[in-house]
Amino acid sequence: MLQKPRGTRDFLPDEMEARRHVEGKLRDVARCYGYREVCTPEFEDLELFTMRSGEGIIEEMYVFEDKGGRKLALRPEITAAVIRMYINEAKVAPKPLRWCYFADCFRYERPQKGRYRQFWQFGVELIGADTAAADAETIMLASDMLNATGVTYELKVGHLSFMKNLVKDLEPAMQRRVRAHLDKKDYEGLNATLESLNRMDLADSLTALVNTRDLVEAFEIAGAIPEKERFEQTIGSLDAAGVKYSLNFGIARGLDYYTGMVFEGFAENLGAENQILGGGTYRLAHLFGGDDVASCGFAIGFDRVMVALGDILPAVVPVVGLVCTSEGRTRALVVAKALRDAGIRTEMDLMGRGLGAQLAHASKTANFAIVIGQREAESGQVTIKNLSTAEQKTVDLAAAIAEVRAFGPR
RNA sequence: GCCGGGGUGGGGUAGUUGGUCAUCCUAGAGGAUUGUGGAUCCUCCGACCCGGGUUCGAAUCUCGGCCCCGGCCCCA
Repeated sequence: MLQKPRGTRDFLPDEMEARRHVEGKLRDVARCYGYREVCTPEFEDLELFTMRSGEGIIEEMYVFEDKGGRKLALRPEITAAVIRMYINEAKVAPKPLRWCYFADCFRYERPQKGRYRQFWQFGVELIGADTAAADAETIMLASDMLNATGVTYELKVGHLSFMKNLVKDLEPAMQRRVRAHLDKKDYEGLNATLESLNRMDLADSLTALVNTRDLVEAFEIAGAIPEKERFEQTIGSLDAAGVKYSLNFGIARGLDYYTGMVFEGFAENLGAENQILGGGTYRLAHLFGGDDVASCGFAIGFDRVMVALGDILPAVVPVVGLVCTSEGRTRALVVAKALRDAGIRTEMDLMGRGLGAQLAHASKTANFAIVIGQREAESGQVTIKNLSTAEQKTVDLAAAIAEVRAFGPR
């Protein structure tokens, strides 16, 4: 039997309902903040991604050549494409731009819990606002979105300048290495690296920095940071807004294009892949030939959120199984149309089953049975049966519709 | 790419000193029951992940591959 490609998933109706439900929550919050949805191509020029992240990422992407010999790649993330679109289409739009997206991405990686080769991200990009207020709004939005899903998580906020300031005298390659050690809390590796550089004097302050959760202390450790005032304002806004977070100056993010504030979210009850959100301020547009616009954004790992949420009870919406005899079928079609026009999910027999069998099927798939036989066809009324209580009565169509509509959790 | 554990009808399962027609539950279709469901009974449908090897004979042993689950690496 043909199998689906490795790292991909099929979603049955129950699961799709749950996913759409959570996606809708995220979208609602983003909309309330003024973020409007955009959509970019599923695949782009390979160059878009290599310019952003280096040639090394080719190994982790789905890369192919089309019939015109173009080098293309399935998008491994969306931010680069959004910024490309901004440069192509919206450079002169009034700032700031508030955009969001919900889209699938592709990475050629080893699948494991919460990691798939096709996965969905819900992301947000705030373009053209280079202020503490912009940074704070982005984090607040992230917090509200995760809260809306109901996932249990921890939000960590940091700033790259603290660590950069401590290691600014090192070679860029060594800076990156030190940051990598700290990101992984690999203190042995850190010491080995510092020792080889003869810079053991940095060890204490670096470890103190990644361990402190206090802003004042962080400034004392890191020294003069140009963005001190802005970050203080950002944090002040978060506190004023009641955002729950912890400070963490060990966040390095993988990429060089992040410029200042960075933040990450981690879910509980996930395996090794427990990061569900990542973002920060960045400058990317100049790489693609645009102005050097400041941006701030984040992406939520939608599939991981779904894994962390576990089983979600499907929404309770009434379903009507329309049961009819052959004499009642013409009238039943009219009734079905009326129910559907009223927005009620209505299913009719397609198997040529008898009344009893139709009812048996309805009992598995519906909350109400509406029976149309010869008697109902002649009287114009309908017989409605509540399939969980077995109560049955014959009433006008309008009354039946009202009863179905009244169904729901109390 | 690396390490460990797995793969039997749609779902869940039994089945190794290799040996009749591969077990059971559930789901699905039909019937007993052509104006009232969930019970019961009967019938039907439907599987040993793929390929090579050993063997008279492989779900079972062996090798390779594919896929799944966890972890490592990586994580834009």
